[in-house]
Amino acid sequence: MSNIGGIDGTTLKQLIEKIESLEAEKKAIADDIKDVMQEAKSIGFDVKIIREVLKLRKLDSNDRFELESMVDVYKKAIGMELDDDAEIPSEEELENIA
Amino acid sequence: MSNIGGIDGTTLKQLIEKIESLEAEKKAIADDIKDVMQEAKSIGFDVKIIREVLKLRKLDSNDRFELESMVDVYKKAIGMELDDDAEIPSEEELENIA
Amino acid sequence: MSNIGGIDGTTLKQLIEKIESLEAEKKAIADDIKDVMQEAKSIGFDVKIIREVLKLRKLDSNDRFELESMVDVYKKAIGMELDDDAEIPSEEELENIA
Amino acid sequence: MSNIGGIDGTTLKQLIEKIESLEAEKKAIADDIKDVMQEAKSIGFDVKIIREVLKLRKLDSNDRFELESMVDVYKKAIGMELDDDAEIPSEEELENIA
DNA sequence: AACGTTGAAATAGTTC
DNA sequence: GAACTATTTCAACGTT
Repeated sequence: MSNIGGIDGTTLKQLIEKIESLEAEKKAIADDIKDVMQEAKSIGFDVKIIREVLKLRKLDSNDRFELESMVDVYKKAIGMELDDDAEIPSEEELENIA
Repeated sequence: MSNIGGIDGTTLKQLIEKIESLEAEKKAIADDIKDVMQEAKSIGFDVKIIREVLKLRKLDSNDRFELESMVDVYKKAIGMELDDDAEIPSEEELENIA
Repeated sequence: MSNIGGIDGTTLKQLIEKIESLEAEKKAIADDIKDVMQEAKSIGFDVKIIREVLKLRKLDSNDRFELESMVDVYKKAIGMELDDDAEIPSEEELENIA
Repeated sequence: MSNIGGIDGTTLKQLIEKIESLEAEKKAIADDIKDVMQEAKSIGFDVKIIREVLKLRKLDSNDRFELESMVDVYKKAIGMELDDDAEIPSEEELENIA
C-alpha cells in the first residue's frame, strides 16, 4: 500500500492528476480564446480595444455598484468631477500630512 | 579574486545586495502607506472606499484616454450604453460563433 | 444591418460574447481546481506543497536540473552555503498529516 | 470649509494625496530595481536565477528546509524520483556566462 | 483566531 | 529583445 512518510500517496496522486487534468482543460479554453482574438484581428478588429470593452463589461456586471454611492460621496468631498467631465484635478493643494 | 564557476561573484553580490537594499526601501514605503490608511480609518474614513477612489484616480491619470474614443465606437457598435445610464444589457442575442 | 462608425457591430458582438462565454467556462474550471485543492486541504494535505509539486511536474527534468544547478553556481559565487548540509532530515515529524 | 455629505473633504484629500505621493515613490524604487536587473542582464547574468537566489535569501534556512523536505516527502509518496540522481553536474558548460 | 475573500504584487508568457 | 498582458502568488482584511 502506498503510504510513505505518513502520506497516503495514492490519494495524493489522484488529487494531483485531477488538478493537472483540469489545468489541461483550462489551458485548452485559454487557447480557444486566443484563437477567437486572432480571428477578430484577422477580420480587422483591434484586439486591444476588444480587451478594453471586455473589461468594461466585466466591471459593469460585477456587483460593484454597491460601493458606487459612497465612492461618489468621497469623490465629491475631494472635488473630483463625476464621470464624463472628469479631468485631471489641479494638484494645487499638496500640503504634507505626516 | 571571487570568480567561481566562471561567475564574477563580487559583482553578482553587489547587484544582489543593491536589489535587496532597494526592496527594503520599497517595503518601508509600503508600510508608510499602511500607516496612512490606518490613520484614515481611525479618523472614521472607510478605507475600502478610499482604495476605490485611488483606483479611479489612477485610471483617470493613466493616458488611458487615448483608447477611449475607439472604445466608445466599439461600445456603440455592439449596443452598449455609454457611461452613466449603463445597465446590464440583455443577453438576447447569444448566437454561437464557432 | 448593424454597421456603426464603420464597425460591423453584429460580428463584433458575436466575437465578444463568444469570448465571454469561453471565459465563463475557464472560470468554472478554475473553481473546480479550487474545490479539489479545498478537498485536499480538508483531508490534511498542504496545498502549498501540492502547488510546488505541480510546478516540478510541469518542468521537464532537464530544465529543472539546469535551473537548480545554476542557482547553486550563483550561490557559491556569492558565498552562500549550499543546501548540502541540509540533508534529508528525520521524518519523525510527519505523523499527523494525512 | 470643505464638508460635503458629512465628509471632511480637506482631510480626505490630504490623505489621498499623501498616499498617491507614497505610491509614486514606491513605483520609482520598483523602477530602480528593474534597472539593476537590466544592468545585471546586460553584464551577462541570468535574471531568473538572480530572482531565485533572492527568494532563497529571503527565507530563513529553517523555513526553506521545511518546505523542501516536505516537497520531497510528497514526491516520494506519489512515486516521483528525487533530485538525488541529479548530482551537481560537471561545470564544463559554464564558460560564457559572465 | 482561523477561515475565506479580496486586492495587490511578482512572475511568466506572448506579441510586436 | 522590449513592452504588454495574463496568470499566479502573496498578503491584508473582514468575517464567523
